[in-house]
Amino acid sequence: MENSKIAERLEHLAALLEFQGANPFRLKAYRNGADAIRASSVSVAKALAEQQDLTAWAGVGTSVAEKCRELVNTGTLSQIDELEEEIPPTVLDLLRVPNLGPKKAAALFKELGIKDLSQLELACEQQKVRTLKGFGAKTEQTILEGVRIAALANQRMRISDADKVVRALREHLTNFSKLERYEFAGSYRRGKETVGDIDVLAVTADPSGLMDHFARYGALSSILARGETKMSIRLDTGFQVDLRVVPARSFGAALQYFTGSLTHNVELRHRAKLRQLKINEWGVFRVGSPAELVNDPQLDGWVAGVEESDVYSAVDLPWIDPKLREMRDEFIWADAAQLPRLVQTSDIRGDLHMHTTASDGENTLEEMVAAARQRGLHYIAITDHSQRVSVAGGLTPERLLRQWEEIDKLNQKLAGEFLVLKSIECDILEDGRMDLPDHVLAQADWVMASVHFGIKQTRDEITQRILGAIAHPSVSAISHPTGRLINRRPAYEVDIPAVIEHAAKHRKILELNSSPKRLDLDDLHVRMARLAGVPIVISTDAHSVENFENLRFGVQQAQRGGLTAKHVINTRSWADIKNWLNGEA
DNA sequence: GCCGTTTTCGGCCCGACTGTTTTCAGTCG
Repeated sequence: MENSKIAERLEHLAALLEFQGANPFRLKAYRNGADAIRASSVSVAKALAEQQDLTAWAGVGTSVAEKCRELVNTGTLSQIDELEEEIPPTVLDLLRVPNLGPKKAAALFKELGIKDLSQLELACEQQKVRTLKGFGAKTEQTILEGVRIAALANQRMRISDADKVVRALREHLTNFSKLERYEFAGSYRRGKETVGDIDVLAVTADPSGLMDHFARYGALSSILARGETKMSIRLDTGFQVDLRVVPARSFGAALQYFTGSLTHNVELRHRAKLRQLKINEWGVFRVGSPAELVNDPQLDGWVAGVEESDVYSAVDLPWIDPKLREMRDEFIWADAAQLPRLVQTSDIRGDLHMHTTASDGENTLEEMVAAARQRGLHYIAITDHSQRVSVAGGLTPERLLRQWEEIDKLNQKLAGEFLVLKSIECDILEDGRMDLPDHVLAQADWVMASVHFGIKQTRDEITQRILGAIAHPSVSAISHPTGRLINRRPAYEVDIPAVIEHAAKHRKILELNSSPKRLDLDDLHVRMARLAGVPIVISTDAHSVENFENLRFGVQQAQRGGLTAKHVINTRSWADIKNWLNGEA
């Protein structure tokens, strides 16, 4: 069983126990354990087979280790089976309703026998919900609206969609003249591949004026809450935006606080406590007896909070890039004064995955070259599809060789000022063979190998296909290695740790595909590749000149995996990449 | 359930907002 599956089961167990009203710290322990297992580059199954002690892992104690053992040995958890006899799985859907947590959901299930969203909707309409203790007419109405939202979409939006919302909101907010300072926080700022809601922080002398202005935002559908410092709205797309107004001296603290992640903040606050300090969204405060506070020049003990970096330095840490704030490596690096200089978009010198009108791209070879040069790139690879992808106009060997002749001529014209590589995105066929003959592939400068078909095959079959492609002498890199489409299609069954290990052995490269629909490999797999010493190529998979813009999403994902320019192969010159592939330096 | 530079027991981040409440529980982030 894969680590991700084990983590998912532990989280499911926590959800069931939460519904039962279990000790919240016990739930946290299971969820922490799930996080640790998901982020680990060591396979739990392998570790157990080698008699390793899982409790040596941070966040894994005797209970979680025992559950791992049971999952790996039997494929199930008896505790989950037992709980599911009492709690039908559909009941957990109730927790997706906004403002409906475990306590209220449990009351609805126990008192009214409500098992799913449709029964909940009916009970609200029949005004049965308001009869329960702790519920009223208003709560009933809120739940009814919430049911429709939960049924409509419980999806996190892709980072590219969040980016559009943020751009529009920036424009709206900056029209408010008394806005002194603002910033977007949350998972958007951490550059996560999907974003649940949008958080914006602001400093202004006129909070209620700003809230009034916020309420006039064009795409607003309803106001969910409005207090003195916090206002929440829902957009017509269903997404929620939270605005928080903070004093100037709290801006940095609030930015840190609302950027998260939760586990990162817990660690930071823990460190504050060890230093007799307290961190909250209003600042860093000295903890002490009232008598001590009276003698303090700052009566409330405030010591920092204007800038985010002040909050970190109050606990003797350097500022940590938001992309790293996932409680993975960041504190270890910070403690050792070894925080990496993360790869930047400006470090990228070439793009090694793109399509033209020869297959399913919208722009011609010449147009792609012109756009790449305008962006300051030094080289590109034209990687149209191979013949198997007939719907996309995939290239036969003959058409590909003609395209390469065209590229030779173009390179002569470019006279060394820019380089176009003769390349292909070659399908790995269902039986494991490459979609083009070896003698053709051998003439390419750069070959990306991809799985597009046979994605329902077993884990072993798909993994073997990819391992075979890695071992092929002409293949340079594996593109979008898991095949997932965010919010649309899960990854095909593939053993990524085995792929990474094989790539390391055969000196091959793995792609981080920058399309916001893919972002494949994900941040955790990128991190695993880094730890295994496998280089990553960040490419756009551009199907039009506009798609070059997607590079920044790929770079963000790479940053989340802790990559520096050194880990990313296309920060180097083409000559250096070729040397690396040939086994030199 | 996990953890330990004060701890093997007693903590575990912390505050805003809402609704149903006469002082607080639940939810959220």
